[in-house]
Amino acid sequence: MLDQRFDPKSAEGRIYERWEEAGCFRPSGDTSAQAYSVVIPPPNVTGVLHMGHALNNTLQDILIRFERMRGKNVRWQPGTDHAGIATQMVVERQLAEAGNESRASLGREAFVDRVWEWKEKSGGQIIQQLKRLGASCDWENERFTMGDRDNPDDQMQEAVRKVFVDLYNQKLIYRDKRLVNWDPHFQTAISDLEVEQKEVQGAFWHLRYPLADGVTYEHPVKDEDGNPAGTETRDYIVVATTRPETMLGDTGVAVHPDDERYKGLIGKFVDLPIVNRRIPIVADEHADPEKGSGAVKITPAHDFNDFQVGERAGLPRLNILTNIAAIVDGGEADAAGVPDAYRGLDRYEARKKIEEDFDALGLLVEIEKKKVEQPFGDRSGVVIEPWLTDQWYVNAEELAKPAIAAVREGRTKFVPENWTKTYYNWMDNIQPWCISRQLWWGHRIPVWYGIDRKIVGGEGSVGAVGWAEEYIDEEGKTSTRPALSYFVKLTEAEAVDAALNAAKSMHAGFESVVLVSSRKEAEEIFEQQVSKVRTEADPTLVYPVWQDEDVLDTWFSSALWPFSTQGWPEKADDLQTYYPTSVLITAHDIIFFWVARMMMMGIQFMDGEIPFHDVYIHALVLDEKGQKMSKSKGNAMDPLELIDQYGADALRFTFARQAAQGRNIRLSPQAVEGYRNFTTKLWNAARFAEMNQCEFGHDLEPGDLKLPLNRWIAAELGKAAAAVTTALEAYKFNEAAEALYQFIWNVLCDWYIELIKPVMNGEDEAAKAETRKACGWVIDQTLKLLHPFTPFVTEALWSQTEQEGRKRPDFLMVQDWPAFADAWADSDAEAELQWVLDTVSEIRSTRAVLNVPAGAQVAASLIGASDKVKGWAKENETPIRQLARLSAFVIAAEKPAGAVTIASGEETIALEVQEFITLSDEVARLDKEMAKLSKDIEGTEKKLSNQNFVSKAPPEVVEENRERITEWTATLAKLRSARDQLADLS
RNA sequence: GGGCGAUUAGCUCAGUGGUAGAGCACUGCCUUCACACGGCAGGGGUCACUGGUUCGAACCCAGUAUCGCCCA
Repeated sequence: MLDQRFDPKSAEGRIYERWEEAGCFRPSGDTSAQAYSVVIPPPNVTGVLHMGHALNNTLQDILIRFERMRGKNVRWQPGTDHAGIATQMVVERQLAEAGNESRASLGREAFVDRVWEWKEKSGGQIIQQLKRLGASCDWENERFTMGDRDNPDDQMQEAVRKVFVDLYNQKLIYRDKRLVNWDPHFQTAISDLEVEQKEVQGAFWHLRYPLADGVTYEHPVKDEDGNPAGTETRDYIVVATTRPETMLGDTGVAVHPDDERYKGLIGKFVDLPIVNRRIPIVADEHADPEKGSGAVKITPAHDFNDFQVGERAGLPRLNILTNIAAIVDGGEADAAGVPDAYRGLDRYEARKKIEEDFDALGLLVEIEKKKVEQPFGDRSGVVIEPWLTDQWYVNAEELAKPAIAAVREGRTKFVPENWTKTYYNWMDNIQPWCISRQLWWGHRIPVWYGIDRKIVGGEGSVGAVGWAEEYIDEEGKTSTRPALSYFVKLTEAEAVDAALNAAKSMHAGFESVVLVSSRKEAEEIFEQQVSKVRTEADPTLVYPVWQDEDVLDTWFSSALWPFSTQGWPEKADDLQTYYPTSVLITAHDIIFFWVARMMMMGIQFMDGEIPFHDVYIHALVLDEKGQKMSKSKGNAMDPLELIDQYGADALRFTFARQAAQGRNIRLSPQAVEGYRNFTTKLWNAARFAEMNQCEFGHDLEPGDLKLPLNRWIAAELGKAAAAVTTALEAYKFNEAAEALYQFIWNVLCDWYIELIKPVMNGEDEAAKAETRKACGWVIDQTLKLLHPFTPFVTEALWSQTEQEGRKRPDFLMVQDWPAFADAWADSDAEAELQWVLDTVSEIRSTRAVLNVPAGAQVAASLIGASDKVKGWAKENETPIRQLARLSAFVIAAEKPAGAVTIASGEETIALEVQEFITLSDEVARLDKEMAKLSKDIEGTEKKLSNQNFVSKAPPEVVEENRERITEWTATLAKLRSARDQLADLS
């Protein structure tokens, strides 16, 4: 006997373990079946399950379970992402808490070891949380974007290196010196996408820059009312800036070429205050005459726009910031001409001092408070500085071309379709992708460097020649150093080989390679080799080589996820079977970061084959008020708490029910509670069936059923199954959930179970036997249909309703999806039961409106019915009497005197309720119904009298309207006559 | 500035051309032998606004307003 309720807390964990132990999550491996594969968006290894994950994985699991039951060879590929910055941050914080140890004091190798230890011990708790949600991932094939620590040949790592090396060889990866978004907190470059533009309270500092060489000009001025009031002579130009400290690096002032005010100043110079640098006034369209004074200071080394202006105007680039966003000191400060007083100041201290000094010099015009957009690091939360550095870049523009084409050609489809626009919009304007990160946790860049110098000459004149590059040395002087050779290889051994070959071609004496840790060390060793050549007749030389210290952007490895997880670069069977994947399910905020990059990498490395056929973009989960959930706002709901409270099934069903395409989800605990009630309702339906000896676990042919009642519920089940199937195939989770909810609650429970009660309590043994079979079978099929949505409660019911002599297969989750529908339709049974339902509803409604006591048994008679309806009435007399609380339901020729009538087309139902009702209630009831009918009739008649409608609308629509009128008119006539009789009475 | 989306019952939202819907909330009745996490019945809407297309518009088109998200 089933308990009165399902207890998710005690049942869910047990059920999940049983599934896992039985291997239910493994792909069937049946290669004759269609493959269905999905890769999980790998959560950060540091992550904990939030609502976004819960929604995302619920939707994936629904599809996965659905397709598994449909017999496909299903793989749901799970795993986690190593999340470079986030993970490094977690471990660094731990070190600090534990004993004030820093990453630097620990050293790179030891630190990376610590991160691995952390990962083994506490990483990936989100995986356990996904299991609580019911996610049926193929856990035995779990992957990590960093691969396996202890396996140097690890395939996940190999994949990353191979992609890098191949792209480098194809010239799609290159090294470049550009402005990057520099995060002064983590001291690393980050990509455009990791920068959040936020509007904050800031200011515009309006500064006077004195004109050089005694130049003056006439500047238009306005009076107090803002009207033009002639001009004044100025010997300065006003610039406005949100970052005054950057003036230390200014190398120009730009004005718009068409700006009449400044036309005469173009080509003149400004004496930059404080640093006393003479810088030119240049014409550039970047300067906006409408904004501020119309003149902008140009700091090419610290602003993306200024960088371009500087490039166009040939302005020098002076770096004035360090990697922690302080003002440079020492040689670099000398090089940039930074006055002593500013050296080493934090950027904000410098800002304050600039302000004070300008003020003291009488050059501060005003500080205009206003909201300004500022770039923040999405992880660090600090203000990002554009900074000039050498980094590795992917030529994204080139890789984007086939990725754009794949969507244009429909090989990959976005659902909902409007996201394609977002995708194109970004892809069409894609910028070079900076992939190097100055972090320790991540895939080390597989590039080794050597010194590119040939050792030449005979005795006495020995030296090294070759390309050189200019750089600013530690003293701040511009000097030169040898250029580098790049050895971009899959392994260190290959790099060493290549380096040795290169070295030999520079001098025959090179016989081995030594790995060193830095360029400086290498240059020293190289010099020693040169002197060795000078002093020894036949020297044995070693060639120093060092590996790039940086790691790759985490998204670089995530971009390979659809194929790296399936065994690439080996030509694995899995790759053959499960690539391309069927669908990617994710939220829109990750289209650029991840979806676009997977498209690019997938197509590039899988012979042009796309990584996924469909991309389903789901909603964001917001709180009840429609706000984004966030820890800082304190409005975040914890999915695990909701699961504890209401069960995973309730949360899952809530998501499904609300996951309408293109709309966000506002989640409230109240909604979850409502769907928990739904699972309880289903549970109790099964409990009822069990108490009535219904038979579970058998097959049944609906066509063999005799009772219209049973034939009808089979037809309704078929309709529900078709609706669920169609909806899921189209990713319309809400429609699928809606169809199930309606069927289970409003059809199965509200009507079918109520209707079979009289049968179960009756004397007709044959009818009872058939109904027991039918009811058990219908519930079995319902469990299957509902299983992808609420796997735990359905699995629990499946096992707990097993009966003696009818052993069920072990698990519901691997049963066949009910594939049927039309074959079970039965128009006769459906018409009959529809009539029963309508009749009961009308009687109930009339009773309630007339305030007939709920418990009163009243007599009813059916008048004017066709033979067919009379048959239905006889057939269903008992259930109608019970459901409508009638003492009798008879067929009569005439209305019993004083009875109240319910008019429905040709038929009339007379209720003998005189003793309970008041005349005014009945008058009100009839008047209200008549008013509604009259209005409906009038509207429809108007429509039908319109010649255009009759001639242009489809005939079936016209016919439908005509039928409506006929029926309503008949009903209205009967109501009128009832009303007339009442009037007689009163 | 560009793009996307929303505006339907008190609330949250379905509804892509043919009689306006659901859940929750609300009101009345019901300790009916599966379920009070329940049953029965009911009230409640100028489908943001203005035009247009159409026999017919919540739905298609144009514009307006308000709100939200993304990008620059």
